[in-house]
Amino acid sequence: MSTYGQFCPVARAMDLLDERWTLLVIRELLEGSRHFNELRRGVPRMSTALLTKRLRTLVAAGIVERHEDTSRVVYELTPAGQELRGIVEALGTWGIRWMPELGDEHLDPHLLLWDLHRNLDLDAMPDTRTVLAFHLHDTRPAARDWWVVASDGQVDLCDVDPGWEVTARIEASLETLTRVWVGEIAWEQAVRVGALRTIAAESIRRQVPRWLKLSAFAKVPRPGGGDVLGA
Amino acid sequence: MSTYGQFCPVARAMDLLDERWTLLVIRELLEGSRHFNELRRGVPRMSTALLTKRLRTLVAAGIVERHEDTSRVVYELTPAGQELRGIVEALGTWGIRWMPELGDEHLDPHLLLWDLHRNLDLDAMPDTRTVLAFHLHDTRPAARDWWVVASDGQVDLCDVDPGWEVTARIEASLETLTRVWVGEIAWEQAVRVGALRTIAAESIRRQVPRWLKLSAFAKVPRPGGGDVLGA
DNA sequence: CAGTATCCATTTCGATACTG
DNA sequence: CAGTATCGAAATGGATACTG
Repeated sequence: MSTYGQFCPVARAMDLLDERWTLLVIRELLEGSRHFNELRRGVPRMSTALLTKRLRTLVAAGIVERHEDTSRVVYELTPAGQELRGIVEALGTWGIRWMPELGDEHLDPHLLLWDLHRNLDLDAMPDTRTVLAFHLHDTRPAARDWWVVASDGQVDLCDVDPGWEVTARIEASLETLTRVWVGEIAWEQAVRVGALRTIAAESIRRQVPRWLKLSAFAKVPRPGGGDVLGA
Repeated sequence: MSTYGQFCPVARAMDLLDERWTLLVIRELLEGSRHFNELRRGVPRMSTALLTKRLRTLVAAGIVERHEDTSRVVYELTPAGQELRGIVEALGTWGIRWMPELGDEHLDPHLLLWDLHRNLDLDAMPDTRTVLAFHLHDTRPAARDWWVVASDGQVDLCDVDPGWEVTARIEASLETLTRVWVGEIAWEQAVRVGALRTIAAESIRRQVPRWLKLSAFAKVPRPGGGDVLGA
């Protein structure tokens, strides 16, 4: 890690934090990932070597602690690391307000489902096993169908059919589902224009949007002033 | 500017902001610098070519506006850029709390005086011309003596004696004055241990610490809990 | 004042394959 | 599961000199 050679605390912080990928790894840790291969799923474009390197740097800086729990390695944020939450949230809030709309280069089915599956509102869902099947019609075959299985307070993500009865099937393009996820368009609006479809028993169908919590940044007010979600 | 290929708003923001130097340029703009060579003084280790490049990127991203005001080029933050203030402040607050103490590699006399001179409390100072002479005894000759001249609501920084009568002379090591500036030690404490000296008429001498406003981050509470400034 | 232009050493990182 | 090892392409950016 190089240094800016400035005493300014902003520069001191950036000495550590502005390296590529660093704050995304921290974001994943804040989201609750604790194991190496769990972190990888949140930053799939990062090579394992680079992830290792960043984790080491963060451990050395006192942001992360590494434990060799019996049989599994665990990474955890220290108090210093926890205190980055406000910065990560502020960055996301700024990003959603001021960065241009999503382009194809930002779309990633695996990442989307990974995010979706860890943000289900279990309290709003039935206590019995619930299976949501997602079909992204415009995506390459291997990334087209996904199953999110909630049971016993646990949520699993599968890219092959786990075989359980499907509670609801959600069909959309990758772009549409991503835009809904980040709050660029409202679920109801996507349904209205035919870009998103839920196939399920009528009573279930109306519940589904409440089961998906959307991105933490989806409801950040946009600079235009108009509330997209209400439109 | 490369992209992380993620729809996550944190990643979107970092696509733009985690490039080296970018947030320091923004910090300078937030501090009020508006001209190219003014910006350079805040990021002296950055080459002109790189500063140009970053400014261009920021203009293209809608963070900065460039005007060719008659005879001078002016850079200004757009509303999107202004909204980064909270992030920069949070980074500085985090940095002062959690980064290790200052090392020699972070000390820079020019940068220190540049910061000092733009953070004088003019309201607390006499209305007449006031000249503060700084002597950093451990610094290379060319960076040892500085004069900060306040008159008519303007403050100028000189590295050669401007000739005016000196109101107060402040002597310290570069390290001491920097530590005082960022709040690692209190002015009074530095005086008590003989690391800092003010030479002026007695009535003036007690005023001087109130004329210098210190870094905006100097009074951030440190994680230890002990308030260094009160110690 | 506000940049351009050029060169090249260094760094970075992605891809790929392998390991206890 | 949690990494290591290696390699080479590409990008980065520092130094230096120059310009309208």
